Amino acid sequence: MDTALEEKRLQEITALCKNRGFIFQSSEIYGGLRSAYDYGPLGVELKRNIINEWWRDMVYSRQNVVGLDASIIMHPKVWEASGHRAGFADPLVDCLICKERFRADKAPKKIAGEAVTIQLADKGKAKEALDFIEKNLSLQLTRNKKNIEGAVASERGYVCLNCNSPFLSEERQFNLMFRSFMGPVDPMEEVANAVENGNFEGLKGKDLRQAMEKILNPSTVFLRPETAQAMFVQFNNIQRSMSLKLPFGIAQAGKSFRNEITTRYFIFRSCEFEQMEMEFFCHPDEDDQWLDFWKKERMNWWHRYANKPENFKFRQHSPDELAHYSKDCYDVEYKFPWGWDELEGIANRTNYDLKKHEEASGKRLQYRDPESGEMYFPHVIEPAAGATRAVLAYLDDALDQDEIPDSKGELQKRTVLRLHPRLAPYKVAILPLLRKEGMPEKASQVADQFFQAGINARYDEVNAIGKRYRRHDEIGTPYCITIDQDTIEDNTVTIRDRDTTKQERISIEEAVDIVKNRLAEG
RNA sequence: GCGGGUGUAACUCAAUGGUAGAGUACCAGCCUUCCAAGCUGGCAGUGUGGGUUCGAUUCCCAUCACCCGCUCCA
Repeated sequence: MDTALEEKRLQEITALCKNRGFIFQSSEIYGGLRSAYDYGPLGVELKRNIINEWWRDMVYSRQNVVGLDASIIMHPKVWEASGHRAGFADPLVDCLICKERFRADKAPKKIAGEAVTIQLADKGKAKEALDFIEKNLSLQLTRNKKNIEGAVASERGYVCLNCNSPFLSEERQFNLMFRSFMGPVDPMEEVANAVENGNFEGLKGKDLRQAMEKILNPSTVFLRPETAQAMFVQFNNIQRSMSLKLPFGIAQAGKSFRNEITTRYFIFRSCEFEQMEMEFFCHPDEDDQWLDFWKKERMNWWHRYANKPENFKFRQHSPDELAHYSKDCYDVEYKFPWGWDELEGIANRTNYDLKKHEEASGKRLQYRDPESGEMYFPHVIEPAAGATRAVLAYLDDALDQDEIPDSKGELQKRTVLRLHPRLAPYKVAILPLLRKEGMPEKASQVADQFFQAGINARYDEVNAIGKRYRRHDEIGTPYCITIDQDTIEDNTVTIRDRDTTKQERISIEEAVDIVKNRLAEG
């Protein structure tokens, strides 16, 4: 697929989401807020259905997995122990020559004084760079085609990872966690007082920052950047209260927050996102086999709701991209319009988290084997999936176009969202053929039957029947039930299948069971 | 956050330094007996804030949002 088509695909999905009430931009009337999205009447159903399916599979289908819904704001020490406070504050640097921004710890290392050749994209860029160096840095260097020679590495010990330049901006901290303040008094007031009293007099840079942090820290809290930590922190309470024996899992779905440097691709990467995470605690000798087990389970789950399972695959992390806590990790990737990208990470976190929290809290977070009496840190296998990413993946997987004949027999394009029935926002649409002769009343009664059966049905009488069929095709409603004159006479209705557009005449009594059975499939 | 691009109605697109139009969609009514029908009427817009100007949607500046590249990540 070429770039133009990929872009068009994502636009199609975004447009459908807005037009049909799935997903809107946050605060749209005020110009929108960066990378924040609201799930509309249909989107909330789709997202909830996905999370419910996950919960059903993880918690309701297994004897050894239990649920948790922890608070989003946790004790600040949780994030110190987990490494997020340090790890989420990456020092970033701008290259003064090529304008590249990069993480200081990822840049090529050089010894101070070592000669480096700056490599630009072309001769023109190299000439510009040479001018810039002469004017702004007062250095005379020489140009050789698109390279600039004669520069030396500075005492910082690294150079630009793009062009090799040693001419770099200061390192700047970007805290990737959302900071907030707990307590009735705004801590800015205390900062203002300190300034007024001259407490910061003479302080600069790092020292000034530290002095201000000291005032802010007592009331500082962070929004969780992942849901996982609560499962570790509550390990003891959950294990004891539920009398759990290894191996067992704790599952949680909920919101997490990260100040991403860049957000991109609609809801794919946003600062506020929803996760579905499970921490599976097992004996240290069994972690590899459980990782394998959960890989299989999770891929089965992704495939269950997919029209095109070939668009889901595993990618193993290479040793240098593994997170500091993780021994082995596989991503479930989906072939998004812009390419393969991550949906879920299935990681072997070893005993890193429990150990860290035991150290930091001074509370024992080990498991005592009831038979042998042995005390040990369980190892943890973590399948951590993005719920909001799942929404986007399944929308892309389901969005399709085909052709069906119109009333004149000519083929017309049809947009159809081939969502798995359990993911579909509405399971069935109840449509009076005409708005007269008692059809609306009869249709209302049929809709009530579905509501009583706990099935989300949609009564819809707006526009001509063909248009209503198309509308429900577009939002993924698997069935349309139409009430016509025969219904009034003999209590039969037509039921239309979204994917085939074929209709069948059935009795009203059968209708609920047909839909129910379809929902139970697969 | 850096670099590049874009910004007119819910959508697709017109026009203009001097009263912003159309199609689709949406709403109401009429008509309609199964796959985006018709008729009538209606709602609705220059992202935001400044500047230049008698007058700015148009020119300039800033800002915000989105898209592309880098980066980061579930």
